[in-house]
Amino acid sequence: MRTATLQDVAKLAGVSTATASRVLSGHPATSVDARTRVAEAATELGFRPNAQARSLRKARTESIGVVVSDILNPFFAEIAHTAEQTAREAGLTIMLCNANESTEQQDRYIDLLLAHRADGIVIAPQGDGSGSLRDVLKLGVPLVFVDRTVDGVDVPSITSDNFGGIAQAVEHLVGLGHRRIGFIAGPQATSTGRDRLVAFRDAIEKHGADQDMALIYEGDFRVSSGVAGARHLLDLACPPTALLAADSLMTLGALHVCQDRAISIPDDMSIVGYDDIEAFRLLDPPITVVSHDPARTGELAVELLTKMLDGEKVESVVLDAQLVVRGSTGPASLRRDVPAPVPLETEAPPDVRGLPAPHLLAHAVHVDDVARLLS
Amino acid sequence: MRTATLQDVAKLAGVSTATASRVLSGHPATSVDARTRVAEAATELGFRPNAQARSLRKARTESIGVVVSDILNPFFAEIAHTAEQTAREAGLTIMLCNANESTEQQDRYIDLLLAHRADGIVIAPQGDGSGSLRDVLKLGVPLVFVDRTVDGVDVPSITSDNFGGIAQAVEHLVGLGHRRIGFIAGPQATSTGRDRLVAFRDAIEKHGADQDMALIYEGDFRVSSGVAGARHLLDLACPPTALLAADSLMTLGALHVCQDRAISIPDDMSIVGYDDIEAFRLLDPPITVVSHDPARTGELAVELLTKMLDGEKVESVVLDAQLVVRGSTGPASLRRDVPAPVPLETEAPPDVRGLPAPHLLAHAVHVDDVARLLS
DNA sequence: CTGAAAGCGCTTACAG
DNA sequence: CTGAAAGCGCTTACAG
Repeated sequence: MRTATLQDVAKLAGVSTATASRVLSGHPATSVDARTRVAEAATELGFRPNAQARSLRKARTESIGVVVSDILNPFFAEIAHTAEQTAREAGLTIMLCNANESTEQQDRYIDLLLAHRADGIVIAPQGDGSGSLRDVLKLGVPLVFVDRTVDGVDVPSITSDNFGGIAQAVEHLVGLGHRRIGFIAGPQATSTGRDRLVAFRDAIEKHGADQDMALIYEGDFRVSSGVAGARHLLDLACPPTALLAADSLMTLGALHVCQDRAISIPDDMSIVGYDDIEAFRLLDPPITVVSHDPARTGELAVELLTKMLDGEKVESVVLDAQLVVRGSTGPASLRRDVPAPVPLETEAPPDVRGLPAPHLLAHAVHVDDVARLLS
Repeated sequence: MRTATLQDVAKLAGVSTATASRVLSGHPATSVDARTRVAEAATELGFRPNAQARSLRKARTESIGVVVSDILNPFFAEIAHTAEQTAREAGLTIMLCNANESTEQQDRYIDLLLAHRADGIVIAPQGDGSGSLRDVLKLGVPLVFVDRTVDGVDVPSITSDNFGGIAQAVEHLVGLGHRRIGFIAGPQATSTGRDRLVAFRDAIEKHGADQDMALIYEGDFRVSSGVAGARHLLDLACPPTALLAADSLMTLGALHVCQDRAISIPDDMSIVGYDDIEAFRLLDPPITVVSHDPARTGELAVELLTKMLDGEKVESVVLDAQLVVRGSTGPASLRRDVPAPVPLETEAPPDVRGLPAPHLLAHAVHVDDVARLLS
């Protein structure tokens, strides 16, 4: 069955296509008579306006593109989800694209969105802003960055405080006596990958922890690189006592490695993740993470974009990131059956020697409880 | 900057729009001269064909709709991901829509896809096939069901063996001595929700386990209903010794409750989940699940659809589902000394995002340890 | 191989 | 309030 056209409706209603169009699009200048007849005809024919034809004629397509970097990453799935909700409430259609952490695929999707004349684009960008991203700007298509930005490209964005988040994580670990902290960094082709790495190095330096470059591994925000990174770091001649990963998937990868190697968390190794996902709270021990707000991020991004579409001036937003301390971080293990860490020439490591070793600590707690129970 | 049109290109190249169009769309009947001049003009102007105009003129839009029921559900995120990969390889654009487990939103998105004249639709359907789904069929738009089906609607589908999966799970639990098995079912508005429930009841009956209807709770495939379901079941006067949940999110919810109440898995309670997600392998103990293959599901669905678009005959596919036994299932507990259920009104607020109540957890652990220490 | 022309299904000044 | 007509940017028989 061919879908009915405006002409079919007009003919059945006995009016011109102009009138039919006005009725159907809610134009005020229509008679009651026309309205009822056109409405009847439309329902009878099951009329569905052709969106292609409409947007060819009109300036706007009422659709926006949302390009996430990896839909399998719960953080971006949630951004996609709230972005979609927000867009729908604003009467906008979303074309959801998954760049799959590939600049090439990102460019393909941008081309597609431009071909479809999306009114605007929300993107978690990748790369240096050459490729198709440049065309978007040249064409003046409204653009909003989410989570990430591109150096030297001035575009409104919703990001979060990567520096603060990492700084808190490192401070927490150093406070627990960790001197050698392994960092599974994100891809340096992303701003979050870069920012978190810089933040890490800054914090490490500031706190006088071990600046050994071998403690830094560049991953790609996927589980497999978390696995590779953790293996690399654990296999170092002088391995770290704590691991910090720059996103949730790499954190999961690192946890897999610890599980495989029967490394006890936090007794043998402290773990800090980035991005709080459901499962982190359920793990035993639950994972200490740097948490920020993907739901709010996706929502704000679309709100920013709709404002831009309406010609309003907008400001970038930097959301909070904060450390949520759970059970996966503990005092740096003293019973390291590995070579002792190289002492720093500058300052002595914080004195954790006054504290009981973790297994003793755990024991002590039990003894306390036994005492309490028996009393 | 206005984006260049075919006419601009034609004018600059000194040819007709017809010739320009032929060159740009790779039509063979073009001279070398025309080809080079049009190509040059196109790149110089940064020409991007208007997809709306093209598909208005052509029969096909080269785009398909993919409607998943919840993009936050890792199972559907993976279906979306592979569907997108497969479509891209076939030169098709995907419009990804998130029905958010709502029939109303599903219908909105179907309307949208029809308005945009999608060539075909892949959908994880909901409801009874009234609403917009009926229009899709009436219009003859190629349709493929993924994961779910609709009763009485004859549409090619990629599903998995719900009956076999549930049967294996129940058999496993019964084999471990469980007689009272709690089931957190999926929404009965979905075929998977219904099929898994029927399969559960069949298996329970077959194995002579307890058919108490109070052991069945209808959830909605989301975390929060897993929480509610687990609480309901654990609060029964005679609670189950094992819990089976019909999807991964409700399983996570049930796990949250066990964690909050310091219920030891599998000693106090065996848990079987449905859909294998990354985190299930990392939990301690790792979760026994019914596993099927979302990646293959998404891939096959798009392959089926592209065949239909090419006018080929297609057959539905039922993929395997199999039980993966891990540590979360064990012998039915004989020492049913689980603390009496806390009355609902005094229970911790139902905030699954909050931290588990550590004192509860600590208490149970200590009791165990005390027992061990004293023995 | 090429161009003039029709047309895809709408919307919207323009004139009444 | 209404209709005739132009036009959005393409593609494609049709005739040459």
